[in-house]
Amino acid sequence: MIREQLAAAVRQALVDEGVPDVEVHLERPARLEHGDWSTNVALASAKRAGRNPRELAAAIVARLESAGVPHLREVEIAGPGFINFRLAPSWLHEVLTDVVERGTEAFGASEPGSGHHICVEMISANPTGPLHAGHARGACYADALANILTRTGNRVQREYYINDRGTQLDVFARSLAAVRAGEPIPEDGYGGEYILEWGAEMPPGADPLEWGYQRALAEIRGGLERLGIHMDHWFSERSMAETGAIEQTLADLRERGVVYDAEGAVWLRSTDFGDDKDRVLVKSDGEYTYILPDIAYHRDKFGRGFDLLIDVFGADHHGYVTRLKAGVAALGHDPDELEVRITQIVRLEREGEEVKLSKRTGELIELTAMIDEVGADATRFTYLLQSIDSQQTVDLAVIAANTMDNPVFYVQMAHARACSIQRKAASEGIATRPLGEVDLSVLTGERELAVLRSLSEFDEVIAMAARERAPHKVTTWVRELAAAFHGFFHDRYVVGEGIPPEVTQARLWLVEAARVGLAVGLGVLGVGAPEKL
RNA sequence: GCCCCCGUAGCUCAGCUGGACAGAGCAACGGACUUCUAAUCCGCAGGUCGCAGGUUCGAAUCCUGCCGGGGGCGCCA
Repeated sequence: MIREQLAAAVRQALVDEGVPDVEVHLERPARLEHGDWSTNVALASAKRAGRNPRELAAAIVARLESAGVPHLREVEIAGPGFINFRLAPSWLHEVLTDVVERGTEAFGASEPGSGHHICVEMISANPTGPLHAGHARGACYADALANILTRTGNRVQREYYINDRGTQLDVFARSLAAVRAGEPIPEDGYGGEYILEWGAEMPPGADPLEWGYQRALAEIRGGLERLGIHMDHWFSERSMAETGAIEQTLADLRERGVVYDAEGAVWLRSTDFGDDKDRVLVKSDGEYTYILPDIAYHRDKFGRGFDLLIDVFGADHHGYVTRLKAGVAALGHDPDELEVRITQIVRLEREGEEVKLSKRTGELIELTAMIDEVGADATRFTYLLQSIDSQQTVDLAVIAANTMDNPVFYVQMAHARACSIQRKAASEGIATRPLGEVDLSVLTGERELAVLRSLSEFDEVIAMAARERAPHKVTTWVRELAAAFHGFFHDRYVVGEGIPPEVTQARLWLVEAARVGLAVGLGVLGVGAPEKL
């Protein structure tokens, strides 16, 4: 709010200076001594105004000083022509009130339904084995992204696409059947130890494909359950074969003239849509390739009314993006309605030693094993520490530890401490007076203001996290908030001897605001906010 | 050969649509506990932002090339 008020005042000042229609950006200076807010408009519009930046800035400042902007204490010109605003602490007291009034439900939230209707597809690993730690990165990312998009006003559905037919599943079934029959696993089969376990587990007479795929799916669901990730929809590829959706999609593509027959196969003219070669939709043996059902699936999603599809894939599927987008475009959709986010690979270590591929699966360590070792909260928080664009190295020993170098612990600790203060106040019989009756102006210490300043950033942070599909920005923020709160906790007692009652009251509300911020930050990331540790 | 991601402090990483002397955590060193969780806090130290050009009043940020690391280029998924 203060941001808009300042921007409006600057805009008006520019108009009065005869420089209309300028976009005014207000930024938070990197350094506190540059003020609470700053703008570079004078630099940015100097050329257009035909004036020198500092001179233009001076003119703006002169007008602002008489404009009566709330909370504004001082305006200065700095460097080549930045305008810096210094505000009275009262602007942060207003932030406190705002945070408390919005509470955990609404803090950082935009108007519900103001955005898109989005389908976030995540993981979609073949039901041929357990999820591993790499899948988990994508799952944690996608789930947090879905939370962020929901909070910023979108309607979001989480979906898992199950490849419950096709070559991979056949191979899987043959591997299970071989184990059951006491025969060696086929050359091209699945070789992990879980195949031996599952093969032995399979009841006699069971259809290895049906049984195996249900077994794998149960494993996958169980893993996600433990991470606290819930799908709104498990979409079965097979269901499309049953409803004829795949045939319809092919017919649709034929009608659009983007399909041709050659060499006994049916091809999609994907080169018309940016692909580097055309792709086979139906093989010469009459079977579909994976891409046709995938196009049909995306067609189905559009048919269900989503106006934006976000697919989260692992790095090993990046080569697939162009042809999938081509498929969507071939259906007549704007390719921008399908957005694919790629998560880069994860490398696991234990005390600096690389964790070798799991014997059980022949791939990365399993998700459930990781949760057993470090817990669900640490798994989720760790995966959300950094951008998905870069490879990640995770040391399991570090994130399993309840120590300072474990960031999830640090943030949860801040939340637990906030709760502990509230418990303390309650046990001392201190009644919290209504916020409106409490004098917040006693909150002037830098420790207190730092917490509020951090809280004041959240609306921008979550908006940017949503826009850039970057949940890690929320992680960075909540770590900073936690740091500010630990500092406050250490230096400013809320309850105790020698603390005036009015200060206790104001600080109790500060604690509540911080608690809301920490709970919302952690909640959006899918990480628990415990009241005690 | 072509495509994608990355290359910032000893280590792991932030750095917003380009902006003011490049930030955090860990590790190292030095401090701080009679009161709400010291599982914390404070201080000090540490960087040619891979390299070379370009655009700009201004580049870690945008563009080009090169070097290095990772991933991908099937009538597999």
